Amino acid sequence: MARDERGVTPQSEDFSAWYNELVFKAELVDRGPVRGTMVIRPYGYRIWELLQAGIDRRIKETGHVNAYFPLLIPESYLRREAEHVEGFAPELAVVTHAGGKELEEPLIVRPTSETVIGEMMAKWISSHRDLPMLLNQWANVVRWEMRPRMFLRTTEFLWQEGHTAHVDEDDAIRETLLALDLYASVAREIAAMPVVAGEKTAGERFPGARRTFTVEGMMRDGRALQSGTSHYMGTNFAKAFNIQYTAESGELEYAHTTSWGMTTRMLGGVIMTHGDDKGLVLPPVLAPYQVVIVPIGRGDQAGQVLPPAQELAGRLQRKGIRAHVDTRTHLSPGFKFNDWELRGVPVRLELGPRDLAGGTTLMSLRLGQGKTPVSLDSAPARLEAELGAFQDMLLRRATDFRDEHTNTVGSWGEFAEAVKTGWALAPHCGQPSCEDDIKAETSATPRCIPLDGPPAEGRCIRCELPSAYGKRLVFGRAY
RNA sequence: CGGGCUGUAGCGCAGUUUGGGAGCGUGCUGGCUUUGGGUGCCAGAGGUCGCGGGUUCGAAUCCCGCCAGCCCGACCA
Repeated sequence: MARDERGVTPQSEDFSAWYNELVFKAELVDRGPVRGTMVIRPYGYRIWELLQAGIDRRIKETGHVNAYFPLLIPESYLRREAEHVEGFAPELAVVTHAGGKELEEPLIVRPTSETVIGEMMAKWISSHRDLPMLLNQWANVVRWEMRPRMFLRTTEFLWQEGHTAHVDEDDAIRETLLALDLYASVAREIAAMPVVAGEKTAGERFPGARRTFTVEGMMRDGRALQSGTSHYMGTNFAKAFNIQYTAESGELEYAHTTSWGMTTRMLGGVIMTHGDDKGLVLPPVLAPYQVVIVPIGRGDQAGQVLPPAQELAGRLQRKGIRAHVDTRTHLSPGFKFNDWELRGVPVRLELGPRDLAGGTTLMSLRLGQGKTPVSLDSAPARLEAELGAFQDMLLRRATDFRDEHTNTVGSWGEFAEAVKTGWALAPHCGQPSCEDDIKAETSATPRCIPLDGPPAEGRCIRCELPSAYGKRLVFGRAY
């Protein structure tokens, strides 16, 4: 069928137009009245809830507890950690008036909560027996962004921020890496995104952090998306907020803190990792509807098809499958097929008189071609298996895509070519100015120093000074 | 914040050059018809022309300011 305004611009024609149209047409979001703000609509919010549930479960399984800290932060708190203020100053929203008058001290709408949480930790921690302190909060934060994009960079976004305090560096680093691993497993097992876990170079570090780690995913246009970050703060915040404890030795020591976050940006990652020209493709774990049943009836038969469709949905639901019957009577089946494909539903079942007569239903997979008859009796077990296979297939497909678009490069020419369509694995000298040159010429940046990258010496791909990291870095253009 | 483009019915757009009637497609409502890949016909509702100011007898149209969106840069989860 010729492209019309009911579909989306094909990815190959204009990837960002595809994305921008899709988030609205799939009814994931709408625009808020304030620049860069986003209304997350029920269909989009359900996906977030499912992602949230998976993250929250893992956070709790690893011994963390949830709490909630206030939205408004005294400006003076931010000033206490020099790099932190400097890093966030340009993107802060500040409340100067309240209660009908100007405030004596302006209040910051939190861009992140290190400072308030640090202040409270100082109050709650006094002995090594109070450590580690493993906190997490689910919250909204505000960062005034120059170029907003739905999910990827919005002025206000939702996230989870873990904040922990530890007796020493070893324990804090262990925590930092544990959170990173948690994010990698969330990305792979829930979102079916094959991320690369690694450390950021100095230039890409979080303001105030000693070390920053990241999981990076590859989108279908070859660009990288930072999908979760974990920071080791050293004693920077402990010193700024006086988080001290008495050690077994009786000495007063500063705690070592960490923080880590995963955000609604992840949904942008899901869209751009799996979506195609027909629209969204949702991993079953995150799909609000895993199976949609389209009843097909002609005239009087419409009424006869509905009860068996509902009955089938009920049997699927009892199996734990999120099944939905599309009961809209004013729309043709063809319209519904396209509609649910746009919205990324993994499996569609058609149920009409012909199927009922044979005791079957016609199954179509979101990325498959053709339709397969499935007996109604075996449907719950069959669909459970199909959904599992679909989830696995998405991860495999995304991994293959990522690998096909990742090149180990041996020259600057190869590097420049590689980052046009994907990632380049290359040695680097570690000089910030050299990173800048690379960015200026190719718009690629070091995404991370992969944790499991094999040792590799050699010379910087750009300036030929000796490699600073002992292994190759992942370079790519990023969101 | 710099450069370029845009804002007219829910959505997509024409009309703006050369000032005077607010239109088209789709969607929406009602009815009939249809339903296995975006049904067809008939009737109908729906717009402060992004917001504010100015010029004019008269502004969607000309001028100034602001807001929002898209693309390209600097910032970022």
